[in-house]
Order: sequence, then structure tokens, then C-alpha cells
Amino acid sequence: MSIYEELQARGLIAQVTDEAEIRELINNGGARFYIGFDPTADSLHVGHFMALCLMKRLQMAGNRPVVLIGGGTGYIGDPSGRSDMRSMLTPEIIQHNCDCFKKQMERFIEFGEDKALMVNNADWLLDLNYIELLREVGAHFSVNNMLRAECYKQRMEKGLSFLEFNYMIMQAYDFWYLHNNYGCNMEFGGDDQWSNMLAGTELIRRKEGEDAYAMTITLLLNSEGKKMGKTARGAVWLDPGKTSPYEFYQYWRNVDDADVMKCIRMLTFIPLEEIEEMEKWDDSRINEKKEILAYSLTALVHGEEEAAKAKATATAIFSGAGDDANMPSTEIDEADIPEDGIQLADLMVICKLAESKGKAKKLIEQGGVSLDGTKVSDIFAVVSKDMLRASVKIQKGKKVFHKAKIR
RNA sequence: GGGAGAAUUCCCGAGUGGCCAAAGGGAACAGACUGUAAAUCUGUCGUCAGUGACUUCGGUGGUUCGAAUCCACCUUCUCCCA
Repeated sequence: MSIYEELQARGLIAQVTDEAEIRELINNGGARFYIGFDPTADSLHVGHFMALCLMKRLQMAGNRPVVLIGGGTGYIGDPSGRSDMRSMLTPEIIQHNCDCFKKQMERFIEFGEDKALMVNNADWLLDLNYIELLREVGAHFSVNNMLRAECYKQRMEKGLSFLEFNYMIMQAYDFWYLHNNYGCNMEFGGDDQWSNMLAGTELIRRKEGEDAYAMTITLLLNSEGKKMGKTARGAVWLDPGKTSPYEFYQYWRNVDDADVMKCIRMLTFIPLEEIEEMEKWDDSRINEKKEILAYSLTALVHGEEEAAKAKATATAIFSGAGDDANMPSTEIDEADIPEDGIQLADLMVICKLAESKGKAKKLIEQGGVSLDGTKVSDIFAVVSKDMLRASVKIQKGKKVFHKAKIR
């Protein structure tokens, strides 16, 4: 099966500018494509991960990827599909974020001669001359059309600044620049990028009279129509310091029944034949599917070893036996513990199991907290220093386990 | 540039001088039921040294015994006119 058909079968393709041409191009390894990443945080998240996977898939099929880091566009902020303005980032933060992205991507995609290439649009966007840009590029854009673009819809009601309105032009400029300087003939991106990407192909057509293509990836939505990869605490990050491999594993282990197969198909590299096979499995094996999903994604992002550890930890915690050495844990300085012990509620705050002491107490009150396997009922319960020296296991609710001990 | 409005706790959104830590909904968290799922029901949902105190209603000042509510200025946004 060729790559285009595979992408299709996995449900990854959302929109394409010209199906026949694109199929031809990527199936024969003739695409030099780029995907842009705006440095809005200091780590990549699940949404980026899909784009990286796509890149990898296409690279394996012989196409040449260009990773575009939005060091320049990061100064503007993409309004697509957003209801509020992005906060403006300072140059220092943008630079820092770019560096973090680069580090994470290097783990995932092969860079080098004839392999993937990484460029930063700060290199060409920051030096643009306003008047020149208006004449060279601005002349080719119809404000009437831009205003009709889907990506601005929401913002037409809530307000859109001129700064953000220009994001599309910058992205189009990127495509044009990469087309001329790196021979890029295709852009990939999330489906919310569609208008911006079309703007790029238009610009290339008008300025160069040449065809360029664009294709978007289906956004990963759960059965409720919400973007996946978000938790109460925010995004699911790829940086193990921000989302530990165990948490990452648990996120996928806990997806809705209705979303498992979709996730497996879209996110993992499990061969389609095997996926077809799994599709036929009996409902009773639903948890097995979730484990496969969680394991293979954790392995992709953090490596086999971490994935195995995460799985072992999960098994240990939820089946009651086995090695729980990798349970999320917090080490506390002995000096921070009073001589006669610390209140469990305080300890929970230190371990970030509760936002405030009051909330911790309420959790205990409601019967949601166990200490070393026994339910705690006293909101003033104290954990002694000796217990902490040995390490205590705190359980919040059914699924959150945490170990605390003195360093 | 002129005129009219808006800004409320994570989000949406009530509240127009004391009865307001602030209705209602959503999200989230916990309990019951389960399969580490969903649905459903129940509870919680500003902070703390837990029947009380303290800090919140865009910002800064002011009026008042008392302000989310009134006044002034500022900031941001929306709409109408140019």
C-alpha cells in the first residue's frame, strides 16, 4: 500500500488542494514538504506529535521534510480558530521555546543532508521591510477574501487585531520563501491551518505562476468533538519533565472506549493489517486495546524502556501487586517536616495532589484519600517523620497514586 | 475623530447600595455503580489556623456607616457614524 492510501486509511487526511497531484507526488517521494510549528510553549504537545508522525511517515516514503520553526511568526500569533488573542511573547521566551522544540524534534526525526531540514522563519521574517512587503506580497491579497476565510470567523465577532490578521500573510510568505529557496512544493498542517495554507499556494501561483500543494491532517477529536490531548491541568506534553511518561501512558490508557481505535489508527505506527485484526476483537478486550495504544505511544515518545516502566507501574498500581518503583513521587527535605510530623493535607499540597490545603481536607472529608492503602477519615491526620523516611503511598480517588518520602 | 455599550470567581453567564464568596449552566474533582471506559445519581468547587476570619467582581482614586453595584479618570473590547 502506498503512502497516500495509508494516510487515507488511517483517517489522517482532512483536506487536499489537488488529490491526484498530491497522491502522485508523495507516493513517488517527490514531495519537499514543510510543516510549521509556532513556539507558543516550551514543549511540544500531542497536536504537534501528530504532525511529527506525519512527517516521519512521509519521510519513510522517500519524501523530504522541512521543519519550520516559527521564530518569526511567533511574534504575531495565529488567530485561527481561537476566540481570544494570544498573549504576546517576548523575544527571549520565543527563543527559549524554539530551542526546546528543536531538542525534542531531534529525538524524533532524522535531520541532516538529504534528510530532514530545520529552518526558522525568524531568519527571513524579522528583516522584512514593511513598504516592500506590502508591494511585493500585500498586493496579491484580497482583503475581501481574507475576511471570508473560515479561520477568522470566530474572531470577526470577538475582535481581531491587525497584528493577528497579518498572520495569514506571514504564513503564506513562508511558503513562498521556502518554495523559492528550498524547493518546497507542499505544505502540511492541522486542519485549522487550511485557510493560511491556501493563502500560500495562491501567493506562489500569483507570483511564480507555479503550482504548490497543501494538505491538512484531521484534528484529533474525541467522541464529544473536543480536541484530544488536553487534561484539566492543560496539554499533554511530550517533555517528560512536564508530563511524566507514566502520566502520558495513563492519559492514553484512559481514553474513552469510543476513541480507542481512532487513536490507534491515527497515532500509532501499528500496521494497518494488525489494526484491522484488532477491529474484530471482542468487546471484552477493550482494555487490551487501550494498553496497546498507551504502550506504543509512550514508546514512540519516550522510548521502549520508559514505556515498559510506565506499563509495569500501572499494572502494579491497579492490580495491586508487582513493582511500583516508578510511581510518581515527591521527595521532601527532612528540614521541611516538623518534628512531630506533617498533616496529610499539607503533604498533599506539596505533592501537588491538591491545589490548597482546604481542597485536600475536602477530599479527605469526602473519602477520596487513602494512605498506604487505608482510607483516611480524619482531616487532621498526621504523617510522621518515620513513615516518611520509609515512604508513604497516597491515593487520591481511584486513579491517582503518589509516593512521598524524605530525601 | 464623534456617539452608544461591555469588562464578574477555570469558561459561559446572572447580579445594579447592605440578605453577595456572589444565582444558573458547563468544565473539573470526589463518592456510589463499573472495566483504570461511558452514562446516571450524590457531594464539593476563593484562601486560611473550618460554625469564624481574610482576599476577590478590568485598573486607580472617590462618595457612603456600608460598593461587584454610585462618581471620576485610565485600560481593553464591541456596535453605530466618519
